[in-house]
Formats: sequence, C-alpha cells, structure tokens
Amino acid sequence: MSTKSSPRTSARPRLSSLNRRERAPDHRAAGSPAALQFRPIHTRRAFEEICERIREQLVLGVLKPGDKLPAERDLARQLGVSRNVLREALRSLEMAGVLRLQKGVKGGAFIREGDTSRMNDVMRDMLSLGTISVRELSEARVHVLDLVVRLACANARAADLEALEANVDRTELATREGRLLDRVECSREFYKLLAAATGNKVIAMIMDSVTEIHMRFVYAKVASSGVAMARLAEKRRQFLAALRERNVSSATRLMRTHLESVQRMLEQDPGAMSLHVALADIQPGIRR
Amino acid sequence: MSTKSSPRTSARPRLSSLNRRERAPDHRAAGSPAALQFRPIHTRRAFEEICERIREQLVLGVLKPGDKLPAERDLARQLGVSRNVLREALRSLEMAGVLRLQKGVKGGAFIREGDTSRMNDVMRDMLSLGTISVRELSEARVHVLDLVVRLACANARAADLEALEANVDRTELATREGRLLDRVECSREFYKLLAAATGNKVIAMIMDSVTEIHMRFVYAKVASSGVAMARLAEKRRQFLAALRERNVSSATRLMRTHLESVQRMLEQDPGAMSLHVALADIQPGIRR
DNA sequence: TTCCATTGAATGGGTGATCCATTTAATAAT
DNA sequence: ATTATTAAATGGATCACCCATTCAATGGAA
Repeated sequence: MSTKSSPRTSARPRLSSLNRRERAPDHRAAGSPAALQFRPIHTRRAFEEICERIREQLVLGVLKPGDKLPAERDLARQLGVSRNVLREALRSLEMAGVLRLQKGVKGGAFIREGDTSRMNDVMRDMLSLGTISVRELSEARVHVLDLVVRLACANARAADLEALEANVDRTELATREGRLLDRVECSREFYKLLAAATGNKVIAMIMDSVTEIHMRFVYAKVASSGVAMARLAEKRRQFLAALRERNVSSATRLMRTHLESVQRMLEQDPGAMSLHVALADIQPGIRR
Repeated sequence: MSTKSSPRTSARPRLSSLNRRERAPDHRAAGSPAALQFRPIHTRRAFEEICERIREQLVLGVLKPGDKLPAERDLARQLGVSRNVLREALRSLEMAGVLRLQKGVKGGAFIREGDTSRMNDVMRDMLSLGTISVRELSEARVHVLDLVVRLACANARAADLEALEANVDRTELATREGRLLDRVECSREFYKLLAAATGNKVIAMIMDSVTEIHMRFVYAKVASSGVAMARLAEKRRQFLAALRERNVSSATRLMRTHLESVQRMLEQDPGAMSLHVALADIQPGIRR
C-alpha cells in the first residue's frame, strides 16, 4: 500500500465506524434453506450518513427552519469528510426541500420551511418514468377533488371565500379580455385556493400535486387549439355560491360536471396531447 | 486574471450559454410601479442544468427505466463539467428515486422504475420541519382511507382479496403467538394491500404516504406500552367480508369505527408519543 | 456629518488530478 | 473442466485549488 493512502484512513476522526451497517449473514455452515431471502446489502455511503444526521437533528428539534448550518468547510472538517462529499449531501437535502443554500458572506445552508411543492416533483417523475399513467392521475384527481370540495364546504373560512371570489373576478376579466392562457393560470390558482380552504395542509399538498400536471395539460391544450371552456367564470360563481352555503351536494355536483366537461375538452384530438408537451419546462425547482 | 483560470472558461464546450436563465428586468428607466414584483433571480447552477437535461430525456422517452447513463467520467466530459459537479446531479437524481448507482465494472447510473415510496419521504420531511402537523396527517389519513375503501370495494380483484386474506391469516397467527410488533407490521402491510386494491397507483401512493408515519406511531405505542388493539383479526375478517360483498357502506363504517378505536388507543398517555420517537430510524432510503 | 465608492473576507460554486474499493470478465494455473 | 489470479472499469472519496457573489467595514468626497 502506498504511503499516501495512510492519512486518508487514520489522520482524522472519520464519519463512522458503522460505515457498513448491514452485512449479509454467513450461511455457509448452515446449508441453503430454499425460502431464504437476502436483502441486497448496500454499502452505506458518506453522504447518506450525513443526510441522516442532519435529518436526525431536525426530528430532535435541534435544527429548526431558519437555522444555519456551519459553513461547508467547517462542517466537512467536523464530520471528517471532504468538502465534495458534504456538498453531495447538502445538494440532496436542498433538492428534498430541506435546505436552502445561499452564496456570499452571511450565506450558508439554511433550514427551510417545508416546501409542499416537493410532492409535485415526485408525481412528475413518476409520470416521466411511466410508473403512473395520466389516466390514473386524472382519476385520482377526480376523487381527491371530490374530497377537497367536501372539506372546503365544511371548513372554508371567510378569508378563503374572499380569495376565491377575487380569483373568479380575475378569471372573468381574463375572459372578457380574451387572455385565455392567463385564465388557465387563474384556474390553477383557483384549485390551489380551494385546496387551502380545506384547512388541512396535507390534503392541500395532495390536491396540488394531482392538479399541477393536469393544469399543464389544460394549458398545452388551450395554447395549441385556442379552444377553452365556455362560461367558466359563471360556473365558478355558481360553485362558490354552493360553497358559501356549505351545500356539499350542490358543490360536489357542480364540480363533478365541470370536471367532466373539461375532460371532454381534453380528449378532443387526443393525439395532440403528449406527456412530453405537458411536462416540458416543469423541472423540480429550487424556490428560494 | 491568472493564466490558470483561462482553460476553465474556454478550453472546452461548456454546459450552456443560458447559464443564467432569468434576469431581473431593468426598470431603471421606467420608474417604479408600486405593485411590481420581482421573482427572485437565482443563478442557475450546473447541477440543476444537468438534472434538467436528464429529466428531459426521460420525458421525451429517450431514456427509459433500465437504461444506463454513460460513465461519470465520460458524461462529465460530454457535458463539459467536472466530475464532482456531475456527481452532485446524479446524487440528487438518485435521492429523487430516478437513478440507481451501481459500483464496479458493468456498474453505472441506471434509470429506475419509479419509486413510489418517495412521497413518504416528502411527508416525513414536512413533519420534521413542522410544516404539517400530526393532527393534519391523521385527519388526512381518515379521509384518504375512506376514499380508498370505496375504491377498493369498486375495484378489488380476486388476487387483491386473496392477498388481504393471507395478510389477516398472518395477523391472526401473530396475535395467537403474542408477537404484537409483528402484528403491527402486518397492519402496515394490510393498508398497503388495501391501497393496491384500489387499482390506482396514484391513490395507492398517497395512501401509503399518509399511512407510513401513522404506523410508526402505532409501532412506538405498542412497543412502549405493550397494549394493542383487541380483536384485530376478527375486525379485519368482518371488513374483508364487506369488501368481498362490495358493500361500501358497511366496509366504510367498519373501517371508520376501527380507526376511531385506534385513535383512542394512541391518545391514551399522549405525552409518551413524540414525533422524534415515531420518526427515528426512518430515513429517506435508497432501495436498490 | 453624510453619502457613496472601494476593498476584503467569507461563502457557495466549480475544477482537475489522484487514489480507493468493488465488481466482473478475461486469463492463467491446477 | 474447475478454480484462482489478474486487470480493467466504475463509483466513492479526497485534496488543493480557483472563481463569483455577497456584504460589512473602510475611507474618501460632498
């Protein structure tokens, strides 16, 4: 072994002696039972250990949103890893929405408020990879929206209703001025506000994740064909009225029939709609 | 500028001339309208560009599950970035469940089948960061489960019912043998099978994500107190019977009352239940 | 004093060379 | 034929740099 390698393995405290956490058991002396299953062992890598430790501090409450981690150089030294490896870990946590990295003096790695849009990215990747289908997503959206409408009827507060009303105002204006794509943007916002009106951030997050991609399809459709939903603002007003009255069955019915007509619109000339067109430009983003 | 820096900026084709995609518009000559909002510009970093390009190839169908990316050294050269930066991108994609990295000759970066468990990790981080509360998660779970039961009644196939039946058999056995923690594991599996019985992977994914953490709480409770749900297997049999009969109202009612009793169990001695206990040991994992 | 340009240090972003550990196919020895 | 050995390819990790951005401290001009 070369003399150069020795400092790497001994000169400073290393991350963990548990670097390889699990080993395949040695069954050589015990024969080979047929049903025996080996979980693939997977050598634990430094960056995983680092991510784990940081998440641990989060769960323990030692780290909270707004807190700053030590500078990369310091933290790397503390953990006994190279700066590059530490950066891999920080990158992963950044992409997971846990950290926000900021340059410059007074910069650093800050714990973020949770980024609820991360679920959208998961959904997008699942679609890209073909693990879920557009059909499944649409179907799920119908059911989730049904739930959201019921919860919004039960829990919407005055502020929620006002925000929705203002949204419909914008929708109406966009319609009058012929800004169809802006109107699609209003629709996206409408569903986001409706999701928020449930008063449950988990439900809202789920709702957003199944709505995001759907709206991309609508956008692509409107952009390419120029056709758009007729009497949209009017339908929204009716729905809002039902919501105000806490009339679950009416609100549900209105939303359901609306979804059906949107679906019919999307399914005209289905050949024009490709996953690729709808998903283009959405990239798991780092929102700062 | 030193002579050393010049090769970095000119010697080989760089990632993109669009390295900074969006710039804040220059409004100096136009005054300062009050409502003007600046989206924070954020210098696009190399690893983001790389992730985007790879995801692009996914959406376009050029890359499919099972495909292998070029070796790190080659890909880095092709993209005109250093190997370290490329690795940051690959790490991020690995943590996102898009890639699987494998060592050794014949190793490399392979496109994975989508990993539906990624959503669980998002949920976990949201809890750790305090963005969502346990209360919201439990409430969401009740509603989602309600939906899942309805869909399972409508769509469960013979194979699904068999798997559920086998699961209840195991539950019964574990009960008789007093293996309470194994029985919790059975419960986790039960809900996973039920989710799968909906026939919709999006719904299943959502269901799993709200169930995972909940089951950690149940596990921690059972492990610490030794108490456990009475007549569990029996209740499961009743529920399965309703499911077989496609009796939505009965199945829904049975599940709902069961959830309530579980909730009562969890809420005894609530002080003992901390987020930290329940979340310990769950780490966004790389399952190979 | 007040204001604005300059400077310099801290920080994340990025590079390239080098070595290690694991895996596997080709090769040699038995 | 079978079994060790070897060599090459690959991801994992380290080190020593340099660059670009940011911002507080500094200092000179108004």
